[in-house]
Amino acid sequence: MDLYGEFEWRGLVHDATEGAREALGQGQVTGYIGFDPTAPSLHVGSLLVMTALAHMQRCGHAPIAVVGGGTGLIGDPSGKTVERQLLTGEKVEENVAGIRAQLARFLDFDSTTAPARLVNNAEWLNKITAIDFMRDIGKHFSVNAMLAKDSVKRRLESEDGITYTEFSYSLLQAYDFLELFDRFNCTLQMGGSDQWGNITVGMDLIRRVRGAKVHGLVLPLITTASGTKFGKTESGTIWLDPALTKPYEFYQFWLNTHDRDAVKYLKFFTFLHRPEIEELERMTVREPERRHAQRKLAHEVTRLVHGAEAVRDAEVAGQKLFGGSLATMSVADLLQVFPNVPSTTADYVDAGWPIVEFLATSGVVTSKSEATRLIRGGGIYINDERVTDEKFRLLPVHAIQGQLFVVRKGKKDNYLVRLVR
RNA sequence: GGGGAGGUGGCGGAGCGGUCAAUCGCAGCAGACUGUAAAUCUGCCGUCCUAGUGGCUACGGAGGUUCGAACCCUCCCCUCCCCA
Repeated sequence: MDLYGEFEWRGLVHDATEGAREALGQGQVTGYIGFDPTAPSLHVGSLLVMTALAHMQRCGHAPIAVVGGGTGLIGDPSGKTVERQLLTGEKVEENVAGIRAQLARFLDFDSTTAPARLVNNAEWLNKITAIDFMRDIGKHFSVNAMLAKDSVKRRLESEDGITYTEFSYSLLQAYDFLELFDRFNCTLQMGGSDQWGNITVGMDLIRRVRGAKVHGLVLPLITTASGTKFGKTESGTIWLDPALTKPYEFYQFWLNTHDRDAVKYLKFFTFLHRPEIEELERMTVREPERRHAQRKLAHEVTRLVHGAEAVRDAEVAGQKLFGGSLATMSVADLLQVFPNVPSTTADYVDAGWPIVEFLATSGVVTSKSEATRLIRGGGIYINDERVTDEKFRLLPVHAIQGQLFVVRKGKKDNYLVRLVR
C-alpha cells in the first residue's frame, strides 16, 4: 500500500519535502520520529505521530522511534516562549523508560520484512565530545541562518532571550538524523508541524556531509471543532499511562468527541480502512444520536493503547454508570467497575458527614467552597439523587447497601466512594 | 534622544477618589433542552471559610497625598506608535 497516499487520504500530510511521495513509492524507506521525554508518559497529543510510525510499518517501511534521552537533557525551544527548566539526568531516564513501553505497543519489533526499531539518542549524544561536535557538526551551520529561524527569532525578540544551550538544540536533532542515516540508512524524518524547522536543519546537514537527499514530512496540528486545545479536559491532560488517566476516562474522552471531529479523528487515530470509516461517517450523519463514529473511535483507540480487556471494562463501566438507574444495580456490579472509574474511600463514621465536607475530603471537588457552589447550582448527585441542600448530612445508611456512594458532578463526572470500616 | 498612547481578573476590554472583588464580551463550570452532542436559554465565575453588613489576596513595581486610591502625586520597570 502506498504510504503517502494513505497519509494524504487521512489528512496526515501538513507539509512534505519535494520528492517525498516518490521516495516512499520506490521501495522500503526507513523513517523516524523523535519523542521528547519531558514527562513520564506520553499523552494523546503524541498519538498522531505514533500512529504515523505504525502506518509506515503497515505499508512495508521501517519505522524508528527515537526517544530523546540525550536531547531531553537540553529541551527543544520550538514553540516555547521562555527558557525551559532543565530536567535532571535521572528524571529523563525515568521518563525514557515510561515512554519506551508506550511506543512499543504500536510497533512490531519482530517483523522480518519491515522491522521497527526503538533507539535512544543518548546512545550517541552522550558520547560525542564537545570538540568533535563543533568540528564535525557545528562547522556546517551558519549562525546567520540559525538566527533567521522563527523559533529562535521569537525568542531573541523576547525579553528573556535564549540561552546558547537551547539555541544549539536543532543541531543536536540534526545530528540525530545524520546518525540514523549512517546507521540505518534512515532517509525520512516525520514529526508534528512545529518540527519542520528542526527537520530541515537535519536534511541540510546530511546533504552537506554525505551528499544525500533525504526527506521530511510533518503532520498537521490537531484542532477541535470547539476551538479548545486537543487532549485536555477539565480534569487535565489525557495521558496514555493508565496510572495517570484511567482507561475508563480515556475511553470517555474519545466518546465525548464532537460530531464534527469524530470522522477526522477516526482517520487520524485508528487503522480502520477507508470503506469502514466512510460507512461510519454515513451512519453518523443518519443517526447522530447513536454516535457510531465516536463509539468506534473510543473503542479502537482505547484498544490500541490499553488493550481489549481495558476496552471491555471501560464500556461496561460506562453502561453501568450511564445506562440505567443505580437503584437496580447491585453493589457487586458497582464494585466490579470500581477500579475503572475515579474512586476513593472514606472512613466509616456513625454520625455521617456534612455533605460539603464529604465532597471535599473525598477529592471530588477541591474545596468546600467549590462544593457549596456546585450544590447551589444543582450539580451534585449522590446515588443519582440531586443534593439540593448544602447543609445536608450524609449518613452511612444512605450508602448503597451501606457500602458505596456514587457521587456525580455535573452530567458525566462520576466518582465512586467506598466506605471503609 | 524627542513626542504620544498605554500596562486592570485565563484572554479581550470598561472603570479614572468612596456604593469596586471591579460593567461587558470570550473561555470555563453548573442547570434546562438533548444524544454522556452542537446551538440556544438560565445561574455561577479572585480565593477561603464557621456563608457573614465575613477573612485574605488583587487593577505593572515602590513610595506618597487622603478618613478613604484601580482611579490623584513622585520615582522606577515594561509595551506600543510617531519623529531623529
